[in-house]
Amino acid sequence: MKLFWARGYLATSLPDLLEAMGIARSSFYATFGTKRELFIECLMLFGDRTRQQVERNALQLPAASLARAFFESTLIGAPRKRVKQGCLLVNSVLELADVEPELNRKAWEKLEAVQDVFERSFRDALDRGEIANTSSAEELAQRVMTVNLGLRVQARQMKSAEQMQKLIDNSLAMIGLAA
Amino acid sequence: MKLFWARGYLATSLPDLLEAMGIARSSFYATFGTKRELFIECLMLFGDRTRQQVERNALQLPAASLARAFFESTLIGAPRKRVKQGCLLVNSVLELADVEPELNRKAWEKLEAVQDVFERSFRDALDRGEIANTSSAEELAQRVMTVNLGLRVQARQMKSAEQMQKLIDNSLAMIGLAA
DNA sequence: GTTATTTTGAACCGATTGGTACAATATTGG
DNA sequence: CCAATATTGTACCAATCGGTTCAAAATAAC
Repeated sequence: MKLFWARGYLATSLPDLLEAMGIARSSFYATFGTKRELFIECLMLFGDRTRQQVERNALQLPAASLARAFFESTLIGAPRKRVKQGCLLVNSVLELADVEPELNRKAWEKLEAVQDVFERSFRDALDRGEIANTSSAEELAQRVMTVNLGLRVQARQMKSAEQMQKLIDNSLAMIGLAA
Repeated sequence: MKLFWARGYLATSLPDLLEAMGIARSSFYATFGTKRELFIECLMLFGDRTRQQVERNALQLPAASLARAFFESTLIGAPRKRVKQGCLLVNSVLELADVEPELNRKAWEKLEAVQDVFERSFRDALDRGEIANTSSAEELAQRVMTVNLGLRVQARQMKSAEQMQKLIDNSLAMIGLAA
């Protein structure tokens, strides 16, 4: 998964995977099937982990600070090398949009699942009056997603944590959730 | 360029290019050099065209509506097929970040050149008092870029022009430029 | 210690990759 | 019409691609 994450689906060769996993070619096919099947498993794993992370935060944090927690934990708190890999789902939907429609679809579904968690959290907060905002929960979640995608692209080029922090602060101010 | 744009650098093979261009293999190498060199030319062409488009708009439009003009002309006004290709520069920086550092760098330079046009335009408008905003020109341009990247990713998945229009309206409201 | 069960390494497959060489063929310019 | 220039098709290259096969070796289970 780390290899696909860093290099993309097409640029990751089978020998690359075998060396990283430390297993023989025949073991690979006996255990994981094709490269494509393994990649799908990686997409699922990555997507589920990300969604679960946001869901856990949603239980403990107010909706207004959910985005900040997500951005800072993955873009500041994580090791630099990992931050520069961006998001496997985002990388994949761009790389495979016209080349692998099925993989592209699966990746998008996982991204939308994350967006749905944000939307539900915003809806609850709006219902309870915890958020005073003129926008709907759907619009707020849409903003978070658009900003998230933008930040993940820029993360692949990240030069310093300070630069990334400024980017996050500016983005959160833009979203307009008083937090 | 259209092929690289739609499929990416790695997924576009030489036979693909030859068929699209309608020339023979030997003519290709005699005229364009390697696939890599051609791709660089495409990055340059695409980047320069995009920057020039924004520069032209900057001469005729107030800075506050520059982003809307850019987004709508490229994401609503353009043919659906082209919209779904996203942005060659954005696609490339994600696909090649860890695989082709030099190409990645060139693509980023072109993206930053576009961001600079926005920043200059915002700076002029702020100096003239045309924009009443608490943010700096750098921050405003940064917001436009983050949103731009986010929209280009989503454009590859675009289902309808209406959906895209909502996304743009929501994003522009988020940036906070009264237009 | 002796079966089962994994795992291995290596050979092999056809297909495709980007790139080169070169003689034959068109196309152009004077 | 002829000469110079492009352009062609084809054969070829070594390398790599994802994937299969299978006997040998290593590990695990009893």
